[in-house]
Amino acid sequence: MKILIVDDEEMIRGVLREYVEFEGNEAFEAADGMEAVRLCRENDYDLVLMDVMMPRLDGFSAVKEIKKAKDIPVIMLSARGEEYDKLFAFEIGVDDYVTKPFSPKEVMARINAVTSRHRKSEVRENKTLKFEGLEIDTLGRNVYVNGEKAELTPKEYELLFYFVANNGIALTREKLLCDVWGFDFYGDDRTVDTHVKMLRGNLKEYRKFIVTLRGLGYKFEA
Amino acid sequence: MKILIVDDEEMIRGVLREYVEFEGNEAFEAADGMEAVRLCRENDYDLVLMDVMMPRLDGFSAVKEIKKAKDIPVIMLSARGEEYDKLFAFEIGVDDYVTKPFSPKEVMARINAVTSRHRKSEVRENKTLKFEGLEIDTLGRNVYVNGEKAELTPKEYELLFYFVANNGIALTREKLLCDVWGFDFYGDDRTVDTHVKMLRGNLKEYRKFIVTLRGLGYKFEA
DNA sequence: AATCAGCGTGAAAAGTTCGTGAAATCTTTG
DNA sequence: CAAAGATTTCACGAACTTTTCACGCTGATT
Repeated sequence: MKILIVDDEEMIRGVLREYVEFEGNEAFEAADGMEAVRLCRENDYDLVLMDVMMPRLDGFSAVKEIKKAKDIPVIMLSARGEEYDKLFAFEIGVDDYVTKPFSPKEVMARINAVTSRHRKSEVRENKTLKFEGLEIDTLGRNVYVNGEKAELTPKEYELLFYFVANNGIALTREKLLCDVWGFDFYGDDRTVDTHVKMLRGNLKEYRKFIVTLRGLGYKFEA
Repeated sequence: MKILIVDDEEMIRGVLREYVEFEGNEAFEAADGMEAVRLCRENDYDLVLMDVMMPRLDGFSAVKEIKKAKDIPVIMLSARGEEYDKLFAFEIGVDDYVTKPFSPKEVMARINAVTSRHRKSEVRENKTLKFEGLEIDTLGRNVYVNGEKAELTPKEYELLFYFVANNGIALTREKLLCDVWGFDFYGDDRTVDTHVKMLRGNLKEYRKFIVTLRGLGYKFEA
């Protein structure tokens, strides 16, 4: 996992980096909010550890800015005595809140909790899922390819949604027919192929996410 | 069997070592969680006996870390009065839980139970199986060789999966044809050889896991 | 050392699966 | 009810997989 550490104190960044890397993650650093926002726009991180008090752009403003562009989980770090910020933090979409001084173990536990929770909620919640330039607005049932709306038929949308909900999992045609079409569907396996073809056509360059598994079926992999 | 004993008290390590070696196993020691994690990354143990309370890195965090890299069975040891940890322990993948003070017989019985149970569950679960740098993601049907994806054909994957599911067991060509190809396969025995050849080619240096048994067939051994 | 069954290998033949377009059927909507 | 749109079926060809087979090497046995 790629984790961005945002704090103006180099020592704190160092400590966090050590623990993040110990757990087998990749650590990146930013010294203030401005830098954090820029880096988040340019790269895909799996999590951001964000200090509140920073020069140039504070943690809250940075989070607000980042959440506008991408839905990355954020854990905020704050010094004791700033707890009144907590409610406001959750309001703007912060996923967890840790008060300094924190134990590394505590931070790592929260990181794991947040990322696993985030992964699960992503699909079920009414959030917009993003895979590079492919966006799926589950609430409005809209799909955007590089910002442009893709006109999917109902089946195409359901198929895509099912694929996304099972990201990385191999799916047989039988399983797809059973779960997307319904257990009572009596028909040709190859119906799936045709729908995959149409869906791929509509996803343009992001057709690459739908991988064919020869002899088996398909898989969404992003 | 190679068993790693993790406890900060040297006396307890000594007692456990005695039990373990008495039963004909090889014992290794670590004095804290950090050391345990490091040793587990570098070596292949068949079981870890892990104390909960330790300096530097506690037992729970160590287990979580170890389970990320390798799927080694773990038995946790805790002092009486810490039983509330039990649920959490199973959540993070601890296989059994023993409360101090324990009898040697009890510990050995649990060790045997855990290792045999573990062997069976390993394959059928939806886990990523790891054998050194060879990883098999059974959910996504991906195989990685030193982190790089190996492009296996369907039969190659099925054959590999069958081999892995029967790790350490000698398999005749007839058995392989019957179980991987299907009982109704009428064809040459030597078909197996060709597929083994291709599979070996794709596994690169891990071809070593597929052992030829002259006059018999093949065996996966990792 | 000679023999020989058993195995690894490469290449060619046979077989399978998938992507695609087009036509047929079913559903929704005006 | 007609038209438009969505879904399903199906057959073709391309791409890929599987199987067969013959040659040469290996290592066990005499």
